[in-house]
Amino acid sequence: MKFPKIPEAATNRLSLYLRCLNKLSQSGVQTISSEELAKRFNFNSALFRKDLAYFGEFGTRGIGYKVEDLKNHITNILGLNKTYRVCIIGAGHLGSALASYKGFKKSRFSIVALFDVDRGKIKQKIGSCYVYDFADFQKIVAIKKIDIAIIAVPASEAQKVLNEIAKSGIKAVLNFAPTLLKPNKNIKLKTVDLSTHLENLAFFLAQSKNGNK
Amino acid sequence: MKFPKIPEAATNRLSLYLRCLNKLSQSGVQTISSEELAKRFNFNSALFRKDLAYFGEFGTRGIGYKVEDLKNHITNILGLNKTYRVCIIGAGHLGSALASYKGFKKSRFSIVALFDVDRGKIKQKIGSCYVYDFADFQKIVAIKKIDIAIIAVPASEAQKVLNEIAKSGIKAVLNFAPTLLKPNKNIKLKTVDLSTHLENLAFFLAQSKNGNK
DNA sequence: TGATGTGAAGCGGTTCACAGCC
DNA sequence: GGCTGTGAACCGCTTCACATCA
Repeated sequence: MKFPKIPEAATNRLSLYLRCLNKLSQSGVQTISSEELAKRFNFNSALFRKDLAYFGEFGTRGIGYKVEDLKNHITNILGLNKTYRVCIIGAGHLGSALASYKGFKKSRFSIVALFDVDRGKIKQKIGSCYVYDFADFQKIVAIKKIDIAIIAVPASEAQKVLNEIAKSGIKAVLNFAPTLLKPNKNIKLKTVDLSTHLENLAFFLAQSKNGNK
Repeated sequence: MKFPKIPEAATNRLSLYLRCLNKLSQSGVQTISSEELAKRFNFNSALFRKDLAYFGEFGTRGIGYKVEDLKNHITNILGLNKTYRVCIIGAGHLGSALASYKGFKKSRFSIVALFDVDRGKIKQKIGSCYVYDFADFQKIVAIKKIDIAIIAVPASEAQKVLNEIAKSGIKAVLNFAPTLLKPNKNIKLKTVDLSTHLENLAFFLAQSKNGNK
């Protein structure tokens, strides 16, 4: 299989398509056209076809796409035919909430460890998950064969944590700390910045108040 | 003040600039050039100047930008010179975590109400915040003058909640439910989709495993 | 001189429009 | 005939390069 450079926007859309196809499959829909599917997202149908074209040809001209087949193809493309072992660093409010988050239960991501430095939290159980001492991070990552790390520590600690993650060989990180992290070319880092999202909403409100549309 | 269409990417960067300027200000830095500031983000300095150019001219040729002034300008541009009153719908793990999230404490966003439909949660206090019956949503929004709503309910309930929000006159919404919501032209809706983020990481891992870079 | 502010060029992702195939 | 797959046009954001001004 050959992958030219694929826009991240495209793979994000694949996630959405997949979610939709799962629903369609459950409703017993057999076939769908790009037009019909794209309409559900207010996307252009050509965009949908181009997104798929990065990976192959999955449709039938004159007919459309077989829901079940396409679902399986996208599942494979996204690498969701295996389960990923995830750890969360930081057992504060956010880390604990993520550990208990029901949305993960039915997905291919299983939270297998929490880490913290707070003696009061270490050895506790949160959700179905044990809190380990962050001092043992390298050891536990190896034992538990962790694939993905989630950073849920205060901004001031995040870079330190990322350095430790890099040492462990983990290659994919989701960061919730509102801070700029030094990019590491071996690691795929995604940051979810709640403050920025909220500030964006504030900007929108401020702007519309000034009589702009 | 006149606002041409401003890329959302630009206003997101303004948030980052502001965070950095706050730090610089605290460190006592008086002046900074676009080059120097952009370097901290691995951005092009022209991008920084263009981002500002949407809103005016804030620098001095040959010198750069006064940290304190620029900080104040961006604060005003983003509408962060006032405090926003935020509510969270859904007092589950995520909603509760957000209500207790310390990062908001020092920002211009104050969580003033939680909502749920679960009798076991209603009237409880989470963080410093009371859980109201979602049946009373319209009433409480009016009384508490809520500006921003955060949706932290299961996907199946999210559209219903958004409809209720629309009725209340709230204009800005941050959604954590992993589902497609019908766009409402009166409402600025931002969705944070954790599943999609994780699936994106899965795709990255699957791809690199197949020997691609 | 030195850094800003900005028109023009560059680039990457989206849409168009149609050839190709069932 | 109908829908996919795709080259070409399009569009908007980023980068370049330089005129402008303290």
